[in-house]
Amino acid sequence: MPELPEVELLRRGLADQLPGCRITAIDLRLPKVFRADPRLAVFDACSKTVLAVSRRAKHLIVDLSGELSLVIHLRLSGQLVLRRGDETLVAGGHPVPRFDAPLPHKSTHLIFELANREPVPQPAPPLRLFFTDIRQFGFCHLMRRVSVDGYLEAMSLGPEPLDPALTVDAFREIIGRRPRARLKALLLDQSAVAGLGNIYADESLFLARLQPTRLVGTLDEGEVARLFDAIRATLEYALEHGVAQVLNGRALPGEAFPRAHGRQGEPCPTCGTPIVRVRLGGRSTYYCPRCQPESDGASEQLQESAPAAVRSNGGDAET
DNA sequence: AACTACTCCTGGAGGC
DNA sequence: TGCCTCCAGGAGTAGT
Repeated sequence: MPELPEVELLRRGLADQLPGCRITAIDLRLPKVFRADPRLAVFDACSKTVLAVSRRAKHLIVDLSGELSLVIHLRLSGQLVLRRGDETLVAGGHPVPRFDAPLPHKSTHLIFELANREPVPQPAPPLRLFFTDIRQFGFCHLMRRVSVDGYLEAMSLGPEPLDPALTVDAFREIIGRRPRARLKALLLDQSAVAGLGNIYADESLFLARLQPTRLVGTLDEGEVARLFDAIRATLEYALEHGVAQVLNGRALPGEAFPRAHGRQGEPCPTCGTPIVRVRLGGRSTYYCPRCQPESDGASEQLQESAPAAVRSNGGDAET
């Protein structure tokens, strides 16, 4: 669930608190969540000082002294919580367990103990960074600083959607390489646009009024520009007003955001038509059939090429 | 090139 | 209440 906005907000919080702090101890409770380059091990991160915290797509990069870096990916259910004693300084990622829950939790797999960067009254409560992940898919990778760029390059990540240097023309060129991909698949492809996940892909398409099943090649110039603007507006909204409130694939009742994702059967906030859910590429996909209509050309192509399940799901048994 | 299916894993929801 | 099944999700891989 943690996508670009969640990771970016976490980065800002950690970048505010961590630089200057020295790692004094590491408690690795589930070895598989900690990866290390050859000839590096978890204890190599001990006694190192945090220099900076940056982000690329959904990866957090914590630069350490000694020319080392930690690359952290929260995947589906990872969360990071920084506490001084019982006081939470920074929290982000997947909201289970609740950020204010007692830690360590049974799914807390990694704990960094840190020395405060400036003198605090003694005895100072310990400063700890908890890595918790109920599904154990997230990881923390220790590598040499010189390896970080190559590591990220190997993933063929696309451009950052909020990078001011990314123009609509560049975006058009990138997506133009995959004319036969469906829009939803395109937005989930990290090599096309880096940082979107299932929730913000649906929200971007809802805002752009484009059906997720449309083929990229059927978009006209205005629609490409609308999609480009919608991706940015969606991510910026989340960064400014708070991230999408979704738990176990459902939008939380009473929350205004997300507007379409996780809201099967609920009225579209724009026109009142019930939001529908389809399965695309194994992912639940939500859209408004009225605000996000099929284009004529795409409609015919999909009737021929898409599996029936893509087209027929107007109202699942649930809800 | 683009798709589906599967893998990793566990909490939560729903059915009985 | 307890057991069972299904689903959610990111990303990688294999097969078609």
